[in-house]
Amino acid sequence: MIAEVIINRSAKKLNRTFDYNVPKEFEELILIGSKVLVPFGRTKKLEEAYVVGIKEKSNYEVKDISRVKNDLTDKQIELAKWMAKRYFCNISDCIKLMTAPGSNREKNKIQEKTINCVYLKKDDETIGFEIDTGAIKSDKQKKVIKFIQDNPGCTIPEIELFTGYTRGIVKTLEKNDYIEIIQKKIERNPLINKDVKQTDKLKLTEEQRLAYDKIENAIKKEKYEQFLLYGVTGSGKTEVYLQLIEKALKNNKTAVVLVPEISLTPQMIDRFVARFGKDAIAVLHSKLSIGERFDEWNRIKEERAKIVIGARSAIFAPIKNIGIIIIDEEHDSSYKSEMSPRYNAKEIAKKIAKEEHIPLVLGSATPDLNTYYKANNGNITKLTLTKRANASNLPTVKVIDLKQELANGNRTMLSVNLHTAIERNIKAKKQTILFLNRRGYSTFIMCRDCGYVVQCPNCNISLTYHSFQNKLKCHYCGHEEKVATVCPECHSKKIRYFGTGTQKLENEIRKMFPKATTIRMDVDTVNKKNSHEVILNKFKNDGIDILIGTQMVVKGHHFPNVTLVGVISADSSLNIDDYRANERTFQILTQVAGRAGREKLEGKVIIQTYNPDNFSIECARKQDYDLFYETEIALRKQLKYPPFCDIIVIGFNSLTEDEIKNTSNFVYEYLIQHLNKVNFKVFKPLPSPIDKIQNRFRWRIIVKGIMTDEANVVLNNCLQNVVELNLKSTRVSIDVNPNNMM
DNA sequence: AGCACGCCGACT
DNA sequence: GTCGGCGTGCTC
Repeated sequence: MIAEVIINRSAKKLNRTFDYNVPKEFEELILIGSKVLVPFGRTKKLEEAYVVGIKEKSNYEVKDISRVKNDLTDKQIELAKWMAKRYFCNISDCIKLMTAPGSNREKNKIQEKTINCVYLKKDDETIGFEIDTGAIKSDKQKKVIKFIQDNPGCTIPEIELFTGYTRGIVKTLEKNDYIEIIQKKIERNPLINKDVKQTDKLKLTEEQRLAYDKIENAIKKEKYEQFLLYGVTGSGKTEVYLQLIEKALKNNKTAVVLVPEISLTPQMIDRFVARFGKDAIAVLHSKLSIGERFDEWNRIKEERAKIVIGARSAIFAPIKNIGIIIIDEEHDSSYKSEMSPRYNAKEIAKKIAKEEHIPLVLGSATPDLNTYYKANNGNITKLTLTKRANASNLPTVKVIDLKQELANGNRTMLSVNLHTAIERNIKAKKQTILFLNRRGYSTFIMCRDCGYVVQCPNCNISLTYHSFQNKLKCHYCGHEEKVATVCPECHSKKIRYFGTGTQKLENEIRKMFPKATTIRMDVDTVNKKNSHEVILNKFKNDGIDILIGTQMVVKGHHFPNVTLVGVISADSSLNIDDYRANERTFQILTQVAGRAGREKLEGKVIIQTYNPDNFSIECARKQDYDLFYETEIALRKQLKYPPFCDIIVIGFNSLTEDEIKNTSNFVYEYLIQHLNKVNFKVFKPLPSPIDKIQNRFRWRIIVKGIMTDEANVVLNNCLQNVVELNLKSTRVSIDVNPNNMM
C-alpha cells in the first residue's frame, strides 16, 4: 500500500504529493487525513505530513512511513484540496487551519496542560496544598520532586535526609505530613469566570415566527438551504438564532455561529451562555491564548461543547454532526481572509452546509449586495424582519453639510448642530457616541513652505501622527519615528498637521466640553487582552458622557442610555478607490445609526459630510436599504462589477524592480493568451496604489470576468509556471474579490 | 522550506 | 591549502 502525502511545510515548491510505502503494521491505521512522520530530503530527517491519497503502486523508489497518528478526516482533506485550488494556495496551509491550535510549533508544543502537584495529606484528608512542579527550575528543587515521585508517602525528614533540601517547595508542610505527587488536569476555559443568569426563550413576534418556521423546516427535513435573515437593528435576529440552535440541539445536532471578530464581545457571548450554559459553548477568537484555544478545540472534538461561536476560522473547528450554520452580520468583510489562504468563510460554510444537508443562515440589517442580489433572484430564501422587537422607534437621522458650516465660518470639527446636541445630551445625563473612521491624531504632516510630507522609509505612504506618544507611525509596517520640528528638506519651522484622527478628536472634545467625561476606543487603546471589555464596561457603568471611536464602537453593542450618535465625517469611506465605497459607507452609517435609542428613549443621529447629496448617505439618512440596493445594483450592472463579474487581483511583490516587472509581464502575456478566449478582460500590470510596503515593491494585474472552473485552471497553471521560474525574491498571489484593492 | 553540494574568493 | 559565503537543485 502506498500513501500520497503532503509535507507539512508551506513552500510553493512542496505543494504536491510525495509517495511513501505503508508498512504492514500500519495498514489498518492509515486513512486519508492521518498525520504521519516520513523521512524526507537528503538528510532523511523525519517530517510531519498528511495522507491525502492511498493507492497500490508508485513510480518512485519509495521509503517507509515511520509513525502514524489519526488526526483529520477524509472530508477535511477533500476540503483542503478544494480550497488550495480555489484560493490559489498550498494544501498544507489549508490543512493547518483545520488542525489543533499550536500543533505546528516545533518547540513548546501546546498540549493539554497537566501540572504536577505536590499534594499534602493530613489524617487521610487532602488539604489542597499544591505547587506547579513544572515551574521548578533549580537542580536542587528537581531533586526533591524526583525524590517525592519515587517515594510516594514520604515525609519531610526523609526528604531532608536524602536530598538535604526542602525549603522553597514544601514550606507549609509539617514534619510528618504525607506527601505525594499527583497529576492534575488544568482546563483553560475562556468562559470559566462567566456567571450569567439563565434566560428563557422570548416569545417570537409574528415576523420572527415566520422566519423561524421556514428555517426549522430545513432542519427537520435535513436539507441544504441558504437563508438571508434580513432584519433592521433591534429586530431580534439573535433570538431567532437562539431558538434555531435550541431546535438543532434537541435533534441531537450541533451548531456553528460565525460572528465578525470585532463583535465577538462578552455581551454578545453572554446571550448565548445565558440560554445554553457555558459548558455547551466553545468560543474561538484571536484574543485567546494558544492554550485556551487548544482546550476549546478539544472540548469541541470530544463533543463536550455542542455550540461553536467564533470568528472566521471557527468554520474549521472539528465539530461533528452539525445541524445548522449561522453567519451573523454576513456583510462584514472580516469573513474574507486577506492572508493566504485567502478564503471566504461564507463560501466554506456554504460548501459544508451542502455536504451535511443543513441550513445556512446569513443574518444582516445591511446585507452584502451580492447576497441580496441572490436573495432577489431565488438562490437564497429571503426572510425579512421589519419591526424592532422591543417596539422602540428607529432614530431620527440628520445630515449636516460641512461645506455650509465652513462657509458660515465654523472651522471646528463639530457643526453647530452636533455641538448643541452634545451639550444638551450632557446636561440631560444621556450618553453620546462619536464615530470617526480614522485612528491616530492627524493623517499626515506637511511643511507649509516646501510641501514636504513625512513618509515611511519602508513603505510608500505618509506617516500618521500619534499625539499620546508624540510619534509618527506607519500603519502598514509599524515603523515609528520622532516628530521633526523643522522640515528636513527646507529647514522651515512651518510644519502643520492635516486631517483628523480619533486622538485629535478626543483632545478637541475635551477642550470644548471640559466638564464632560470621555473615553476613546480604537486599535491603539484595545490592544491588551481585555481592554475592549474594560472600555465598554466603563462607558456603560461609570456614566462616561462621550465615547469616541473607530469601526469597533459600532459593532453589535447595546448601550441603553445612548441617545445621540455623531458621525464626524462620512466621507472617509466614500473617497476610497474601491467599487464598494458606496456600500461600505451605507453599511457603516446604518450600523452607527443603530447604536442610538435602542430602548424606549428617542435616538438621534447626526452625520457630517462634504457630500450631502451622495445617494449612500441619503439612503442611510432615510434608513432605506432597498432604495440603496436598487440604485447601487444598477450602477454595478452598468459598470460590470460584482455580482455581475468577479474581480481577480494578481499581486506581485519583490525586492527588485527588475524582477517584479519581468514577472508581471510574464504573467500578463500568459493570461492574455489563455484568459481572453474565455471572455475575461486582463488589464496591464501596474504599480499598486501603495507601491511599496516593508521595502518590497508592489505591482498588480487586475482581471475582470466570471470565475469559472476553466478560468481557475488557467490561473493555477499560470502560478505553477511562475514557481518553475525559480524567482529570487518575487512572490505572486491571486485574490478573487479581495476586500482591499490597495 | 531546508539542507547539502560545489564553486570561487580571501586569508593563514 | 582550506575556510566559508552564497547560488543551485532536490526532496517520494
